[in-house]
Amino acid sequence: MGKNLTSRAEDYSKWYNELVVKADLAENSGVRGCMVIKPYGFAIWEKMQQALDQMFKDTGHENVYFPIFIPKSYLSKEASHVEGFAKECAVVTHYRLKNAEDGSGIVVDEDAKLEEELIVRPTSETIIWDTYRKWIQSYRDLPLLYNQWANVVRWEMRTRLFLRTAEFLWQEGHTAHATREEALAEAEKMNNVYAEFAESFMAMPVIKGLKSESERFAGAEETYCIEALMQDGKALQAGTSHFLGQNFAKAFDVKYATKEGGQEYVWATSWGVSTRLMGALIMTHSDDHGLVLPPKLAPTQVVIVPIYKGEEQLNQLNAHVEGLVKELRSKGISVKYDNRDTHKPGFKFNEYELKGVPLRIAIGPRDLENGTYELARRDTLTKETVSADGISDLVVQLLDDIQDNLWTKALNYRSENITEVEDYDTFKEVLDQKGGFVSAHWDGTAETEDRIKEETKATIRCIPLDQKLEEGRCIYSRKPSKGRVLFAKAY
RNA sequence: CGGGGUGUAGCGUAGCCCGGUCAUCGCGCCUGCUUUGGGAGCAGGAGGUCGCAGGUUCGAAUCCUGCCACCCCGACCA
Repeated sequence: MGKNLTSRAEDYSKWYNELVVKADLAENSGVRGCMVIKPYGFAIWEKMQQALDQMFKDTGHENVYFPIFIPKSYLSKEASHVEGFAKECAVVTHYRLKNAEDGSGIVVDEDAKLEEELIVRPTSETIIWDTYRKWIQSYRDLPLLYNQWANVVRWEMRTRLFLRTAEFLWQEGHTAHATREEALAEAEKMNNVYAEFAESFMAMPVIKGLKSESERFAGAEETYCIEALMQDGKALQAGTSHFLGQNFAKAFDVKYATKEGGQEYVWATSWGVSTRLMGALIMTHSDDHGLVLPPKLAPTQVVIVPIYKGEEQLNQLNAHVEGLVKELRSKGISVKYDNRDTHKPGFKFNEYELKGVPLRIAIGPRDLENGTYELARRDTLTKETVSADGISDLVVQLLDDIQDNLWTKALNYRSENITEVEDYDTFKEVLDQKGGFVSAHWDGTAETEDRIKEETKATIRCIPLDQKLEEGRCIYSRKPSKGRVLFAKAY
């Protein structure tokens, strides 16, 4: 992908990771790698939320909300969980400030030290399972299928806008089941929901797979994931769904009475996607002109720009466009009519390209006279003059086309960037020269995985669920292998 | 926390090596007129404790010391 932004565009946007245009969606607030999400960026997140939330409800889930503060002792109940998160927790130790005695300003009041420190949640398994203990007594209480939309904090040493901010927004689903099979099926089901969302809403192809043991979530027995490929050839973990076994049930003593009258620990899952998906969306579709949004997630699907000289013409257009807006909205299309008199049409054209609005309709005196509109597509950057008759059907059609086109483009790109290799030299060469996913045999040991990571920076992104089963030899150890896994350099 | 870099107007920057009409330029902003089918033109204007605190000096954006913040590379990670 090129770097031929015009100097004009440079004024409005910035290269993000030398890859895509920042498009003014967010900025670092400077508070430890936190980000301020601006209105347009947040509108995209809201579209994602809506779609995901509906999918969760369609699969039988309900929303709940748990506290942001977790007593330190909770976090330490599940051994591998605390090990995974301990190094990146923000801790609340005091509950009061006071004026310094020497008048130098406000200081922490040491008298207001908390008996037990509170952790700002990095994820909510512990506090939720502490509560589930009270909610679950019998098999009749199961399953519990709950989700929460929340913010979490992970004190990462290095942050990256959208992809790894210290605080991020996400949803986390936490379910409890009577049987191992049911929980495992839930974990896989929710991973499928994520894949479905990524592909049909974000137009972003993903590979469904399982994490290797070393990449697994802290406290999970199995981690399902969806892995996407960005335009720079790096992989991005876009969502994860964990089968937690009975780890949390045992740590928090969550048992239920079975039909037979016995006591059993319950089986658990947790699953989440975050504002990282916005990064994924940007890095999948954007081009040198800015964002490119799939119509299904675009806060504004169609923008209408009037072209006029003088107030009289504008009034004429305003009256005309009123009908057009109504007609489009009646088809469920989100429309913005931008008749600001403070900016010229050319300025607006570029502004909405930068924002990734899928379709633009321009209308001026010429069109009024001829009964036409000028229609411009964001994905192909093409323009055509069309008849005003049947415009709303055409727009519906084009929005579908754009969604499909983005999907096809992304899918082709990914297909071209999955490379099968047989030996380690080729493996390294492909990683360096081409990037993307490298499909290779692996002996299944963490040791080999670590070595490869150390030597090439590539990690096993996943063991694909549709893994090609074939006899082969591990590219690193030459030991026998039963199937290929996907390696890549990742964000 | 290790290694490197940068802090100058809302944003992006020049100047720093060699201290002295040096606070530069572009975008943005404001006013007026002309413009409006691809980021308008001309004219005028506003906006700065040069990251913070000390020090050296007749004099510091510039040199020295300390601190802070941010960025990049590692370790860590949705």
